[in-house]
Amino acid sequence: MKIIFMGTPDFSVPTLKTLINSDHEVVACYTQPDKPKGRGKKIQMTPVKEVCLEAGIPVYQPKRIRNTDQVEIFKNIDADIAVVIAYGQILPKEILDAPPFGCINIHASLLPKYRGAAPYQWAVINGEQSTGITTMQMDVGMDTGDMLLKTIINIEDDETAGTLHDKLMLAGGDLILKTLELAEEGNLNPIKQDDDQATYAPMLDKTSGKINWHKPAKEIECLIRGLNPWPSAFTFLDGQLMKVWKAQVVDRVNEDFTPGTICLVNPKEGFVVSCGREALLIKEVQLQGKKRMEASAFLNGYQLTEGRILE
RNA sequence: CGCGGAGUGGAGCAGUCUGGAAGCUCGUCGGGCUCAUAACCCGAAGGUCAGAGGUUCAAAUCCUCUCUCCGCAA
Repeated sequence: MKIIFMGTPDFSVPTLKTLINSDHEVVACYTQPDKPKGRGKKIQMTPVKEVCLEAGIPVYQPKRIRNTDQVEIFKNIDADIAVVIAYGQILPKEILDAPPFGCINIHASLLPKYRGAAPYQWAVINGEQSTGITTMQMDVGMDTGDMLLKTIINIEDDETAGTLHDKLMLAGGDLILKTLELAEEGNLNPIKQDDDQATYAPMLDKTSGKINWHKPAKEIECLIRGLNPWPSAFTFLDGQLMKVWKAQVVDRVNEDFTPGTICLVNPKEGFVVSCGREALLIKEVQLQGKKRMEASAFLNGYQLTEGRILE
């Protein structure tokens, strides 16, 4: 089939490469406009664009694909289907209806759960045992289209959003190939989503990482993993921002400590912080302006005393 | 030219303002104590103080430039 690929970040790349190396033909690629990024604010092209340039695929980077002139351009591309994975823009009905086979989306959750922008991160934050990817026939709603195929992925106890991202990313290629195969044969079996079961996974931002020590230790531990590597869970030590990268739920040393109190310092393993229920052994941290490091290394150079309170 | 922090033995830091013998906490190695130890005691190795240039009798420290890392912002 002739495919229009639509995607932007690293997450989209393995699927794009799979399609390029398949029997299908990627005739065009849509990705977000190049933007100033990172320290120094240098203009950077998107990961998807880099791959396209190498592969010689025409790249389209409209700022707003909804605009009528952009819709016309899209319609004039001779394609059978569009494959969308983490593109970053809402597609209007005219676009969705343009290709004969419509637009198929690869979403990083088991729909109808975790519709929205940050599905796998929220799956980790909420302590789910498993998640996965779903292909769906897109409609105008936010991830509300009919479901086509799914792949289930287990979430390990030490899973971070980063490791899960990599697993899901790699699973996308196979699933879309199967979906395309069924589509060509006319054997797709679209299943309506049960809206009553739907949950929403809103985009994350910096503020979602502020640790509330009054919450149960397990909840905080899930938050730490779900926000790793971005935007990261953090707290404040002596007025300085401190990211927490790794922690482990342990028993509370003493019930009298208010949540957020450092109740035990172990130079070898880290330090224990009292939480709303149980406590957390902090094992890897990063103070502002510093590299991330093992808690034991951090304790070598930082005079951390028991009784101090994190905010 | 977006704002800011940082680069000092293997790790994490102090020392830089007020130039004048390279320190701290750990780790490593050797020895001792011990039924034993991740504990304790004694000893040792390991550094062109990111790099280049400049000022000075003298630079980790002051001046100029470069490289690298990190936080914010996007």
